[in-house]
Amino acid sequence: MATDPERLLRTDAARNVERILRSARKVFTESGPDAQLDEIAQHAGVGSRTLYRRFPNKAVLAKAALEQGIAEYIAPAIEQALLDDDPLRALTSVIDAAMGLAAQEHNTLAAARRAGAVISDAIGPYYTSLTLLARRAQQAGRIRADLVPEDLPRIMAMLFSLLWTMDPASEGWRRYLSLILDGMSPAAATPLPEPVPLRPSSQPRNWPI
Amino acid sequence: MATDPERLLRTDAARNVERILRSARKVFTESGPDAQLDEIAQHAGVGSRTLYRRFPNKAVLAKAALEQGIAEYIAPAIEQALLDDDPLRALTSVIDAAMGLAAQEHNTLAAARRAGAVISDAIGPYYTSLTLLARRAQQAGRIRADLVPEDLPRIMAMLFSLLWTMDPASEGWRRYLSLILDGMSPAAATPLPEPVPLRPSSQPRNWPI
DNA sequence: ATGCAAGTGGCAGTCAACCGCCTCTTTGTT
DNA sequence: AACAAAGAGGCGGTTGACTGCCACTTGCAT
Repeated sequence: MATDPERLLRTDAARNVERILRSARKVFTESGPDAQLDEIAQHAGVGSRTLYRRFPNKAVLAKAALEQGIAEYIAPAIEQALLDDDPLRALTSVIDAAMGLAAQEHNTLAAARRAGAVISDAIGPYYTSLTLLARRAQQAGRIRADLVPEDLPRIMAMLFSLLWTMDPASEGWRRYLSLILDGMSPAAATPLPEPVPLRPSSQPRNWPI
Repeated sequence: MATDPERLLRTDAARNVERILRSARKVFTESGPDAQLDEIAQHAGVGSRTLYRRFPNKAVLAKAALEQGIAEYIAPAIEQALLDDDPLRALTSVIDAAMGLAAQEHNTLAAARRAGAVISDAIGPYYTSLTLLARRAQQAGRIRADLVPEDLPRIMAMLFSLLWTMDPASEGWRRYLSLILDGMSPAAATPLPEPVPLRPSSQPRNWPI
């Protein structure tokens, strides 16, 4: 998950990684996004040196913790959505699930954001399924034809950013999801400007590289 | 700008504040969002202790630096827009100006973001004019009637967040502005969910208060 | 069961943000 | 010109993220 040679971890090490991520989510949620990494390590029952061995910095840790949450919440939501016979409802139900998780884990999200991580590409593993859902909605004529897959993580990024302008639990983001869905409707007339490429790997990104 | 009793600063102190902000913008732009505050102080020709006296932390500094840029770029754009006889073009021209500044100063923006500041309320002083422009467009039937003033900073926040998903200079955000404008069109049918209040003062916001 | 690679975690150290203290300089007023 | 208040900034200190070193433990292949 953080070691360079994508090698399998020993079972005890894998268990530690799991516990660290779960502790990170819990501690961020309870103590806020400025929670110290030592506290997380302690909560996980490992030495802080072990935490740092697996996760080189706070950005990677917070993002990985978020990915754990995503795996638990979004993956099942996608499973369900793929079975839905209303393709627009299928797509929005996944967005709903993602926003629900984001609101619930907003402190973890905030920690990742403050550490400089770009969240939108945490959807990574589900990009393909998400694209499929969008294409289905397109083919059914429920969303405009000129949308491309790269639009999805960006729309998610826009929705996420709303959480800092409101009480995250308020579901006030639904208003803007509605606005954006109106913009995504096939009835929307204005032809869209050309899409530009996503930032390749928008991870810890220190300077000048 | 940071002192509690909103008192006037001595002229030399005001000059220093000015220089610090200008240096912050320059140094962030040239050395990236992780630039050290000592470097900024040095560039401004003041001691680091002076910088910290005026700006209690990096978030406040970066946000104030951004506000300096806003004052220089957005204020004139609003002046012009208020004279425009096409109210939709007037509104979008201001958004254009804001995004142009944001793209140009994306490192300062990133510094503020990483330090935990919420950028959308940096529009503060221009909220009234922006609201006026929006209301004009509404009365001319160019944008839907159910939009409220609080929607504007949030739409700006959404657009800003796009910058981290692309090369900030690419103007790729125009695609999503277009999408959102389609959603803002009076032709858009879906009634919007109720708006929720903006976060009161979304500034340094340490935990648990 | 055993040997070794893989993993752990304590310790001490670096580096940057940020603060209190305290002396010296500058401004604006009379 | 003279003075009180405001401001500057050096120094040393604290805190939290993160690292190298290294002796100790543990999973697992044989």
